[in-house]
Amino acid sequence: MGAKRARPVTLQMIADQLGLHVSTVSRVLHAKPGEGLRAASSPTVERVRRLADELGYQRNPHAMSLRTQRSNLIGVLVPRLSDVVLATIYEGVEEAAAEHGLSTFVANTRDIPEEQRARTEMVLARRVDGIIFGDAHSDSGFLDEVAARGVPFVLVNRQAAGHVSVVCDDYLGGRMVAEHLLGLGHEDVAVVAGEPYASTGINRTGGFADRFREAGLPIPEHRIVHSRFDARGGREGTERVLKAGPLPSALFVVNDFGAIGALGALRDHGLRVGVDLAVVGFNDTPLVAELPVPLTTVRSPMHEMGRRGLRKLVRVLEGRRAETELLRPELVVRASSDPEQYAALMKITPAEAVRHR
Amino acid sequence: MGAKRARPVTLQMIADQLGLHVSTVSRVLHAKPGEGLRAASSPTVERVRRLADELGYQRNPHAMSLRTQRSNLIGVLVPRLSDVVLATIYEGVEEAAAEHGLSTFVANTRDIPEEQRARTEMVLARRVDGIIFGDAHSDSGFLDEVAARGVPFVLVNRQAAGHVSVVCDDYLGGRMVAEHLLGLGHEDVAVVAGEPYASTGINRTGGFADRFREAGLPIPEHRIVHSRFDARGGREGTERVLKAGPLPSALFVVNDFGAIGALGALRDHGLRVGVDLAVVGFNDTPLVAELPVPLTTVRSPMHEMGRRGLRKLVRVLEGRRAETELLRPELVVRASSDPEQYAALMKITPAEAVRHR
DNA sequence: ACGGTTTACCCAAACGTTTGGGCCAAACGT
DNA sequence: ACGTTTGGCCCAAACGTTTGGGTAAACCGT
Repeated sequence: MGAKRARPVTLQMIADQLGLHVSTVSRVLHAKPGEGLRAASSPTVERVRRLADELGYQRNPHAMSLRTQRSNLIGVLVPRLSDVVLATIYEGVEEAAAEHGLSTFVANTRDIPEEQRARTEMVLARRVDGIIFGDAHSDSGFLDEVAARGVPFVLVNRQAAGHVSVVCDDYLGGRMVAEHLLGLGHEDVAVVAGEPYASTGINRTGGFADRFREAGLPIPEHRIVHSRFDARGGREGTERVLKAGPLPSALFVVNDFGAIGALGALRDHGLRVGVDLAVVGFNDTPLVAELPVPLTTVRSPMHEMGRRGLRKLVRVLEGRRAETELLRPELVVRASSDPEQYAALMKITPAEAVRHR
Repeated sequence: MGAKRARPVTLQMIADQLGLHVSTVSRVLHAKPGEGLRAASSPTVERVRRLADELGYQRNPHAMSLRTQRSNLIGVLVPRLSDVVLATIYEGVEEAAAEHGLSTFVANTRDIPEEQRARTEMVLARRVDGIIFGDAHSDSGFLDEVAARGVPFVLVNRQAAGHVSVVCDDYLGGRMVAEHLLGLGHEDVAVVAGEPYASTGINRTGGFADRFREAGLPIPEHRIVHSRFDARGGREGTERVLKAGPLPSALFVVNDFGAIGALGALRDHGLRVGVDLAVVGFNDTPLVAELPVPLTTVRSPMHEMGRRGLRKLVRVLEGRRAETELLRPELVVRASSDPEQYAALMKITPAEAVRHR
């Protein structure tokens, strides 16, 4: 225990042991295929390689970064990692980063502008090559400032005008939910729409409202409330909906965690999800299928979003052009909105399950 | 757009502009109180400071790390960040790290030994000063190897013999659950115990079983099943419990996510939580209070665990001695096990709610 | 006035890489 | 036989810090 950590092997050590110059060793081990051909004779290459992995040589990233002015580090900013959606996206980012030989710093900003600034400065101080923002606020000029400074970045999950991002097609997702509820005959619906600065909530709500308007059933203002994205937010938003008017026949909560909070609020009011009203969430986080009344939701490709976000940033870093990418959502219908499934689950007749219509 | 990123300000630039030597500037800006006193006259100090923050000087961490052989980087290994428990612990780590001027790399190992090794090598290659393991396997010698190499580390969430860790007192937590259920008159109980290599599951189950044995009600083997820690695992574990014998009157699932999976399984079997049987989870993740039948659980100080883990690692890095720390759990009784609460919630009489006894 | 201390700096090496250029000898072309 | 190319390597500077050791001038006490 407590063995002194051995000093890591350097190029110099390898060079000395082989009677070579350090630059030769460097080229042998690290030169890209294009240029390293004439670095050394093949027996020498062989000797170097062998000794390097015999000694367990590991390139010192600090020396390398210092010399090359490139850190191979990516900063990732998210509202909070304890939100499963963001954590899953980050997993995708990290996975893809590892494949590209990059490492990531992730930081929570809690969606607070000052913290976003502070954390951005922090990752920049760590000399990251680029940043992935998962916490973009659509109404702030912050990202414009960052762009003006020449910092390469992309957005994930949320979008903001004029910046490249990888997001779920939230507008379409919202429309799908509307389509689904319209098909079931719902006419009086409400939305718990999330934070007003997040494009996710805005677009999901927008698609949803547009589709209802097209159906000749515009959603009145008091039926759309903003809220935080966590369970507490969903609960509070739902309370406000219930307070603002009669019971709607369906409730669209723009994220699953919020929807779970909504479930709590409805329960407290003695309302039964799937009977007294339909509830739909968004994201298809792994939990909501397990709920006592499984939740209808929209599956968004969170992991893939992270992977693509990282890949897009890599493109940007290479100086290639990159454009915003919309990933396709998928409606997942479950018992919380579907009378058939509800009935099957509860072993009752569908007629009993549609009392809310 | 695409403004060239300005080359960062260096000590050299400041020194040149002021006609000073770079070493003087370095000492002025960075020397610790003890030694830097005689670095420069106070007017000089003033000039340096002023120019430094006028130019927005930021110390280059790579140069610093290279020179000092210290990176101020911490590696954090977790099974997966999309598990809210680990994400919350990590938030604590990251928060405390920022307070100490440290940055963290976090990586998912999916609880797979090869990935643990690979990710450990990866963070080591990044020259972290120390590691926080959130994915310790109690049965593998891996941590011993890491320790033998002289790498400073601490564990969080899980413990392993001979290594310092910061964990919840899981054994006590298990006992508390047992105590609670015994008080309600339960005699035939089952446990979904999590992965067999995780100290969390082992100790929670151990405390629980010990307490029942002390009460003269030893839990038979077929009433204890292992499982993965996610919702699917909880579901599968519960299925196995149901298959292995008659319906127990209470089910202890050693983590909340698993408990939610259990809820799904029970629902599929037409069993009502809180009526047909009691269910208890562990961790008090923010969701479980919002469930249609709120879940009884044990609150574990996840965030605090992360904070303390980081602080403990800092101690270790300073060469001071550190010892394993147990944080106190707290039982949170809700309707999933408490007939009173269940009755109040459902607006029925408690008598109707205890049909399971 | 003179030895000793203190003040306020400067100097240079070092951390481990990368990379443009150089050099010598062998191979090649004519 | 004489330039030219090529192969195989070495050289040295640079990236931006930190840090142990100077040194010259100012200050002090006597």
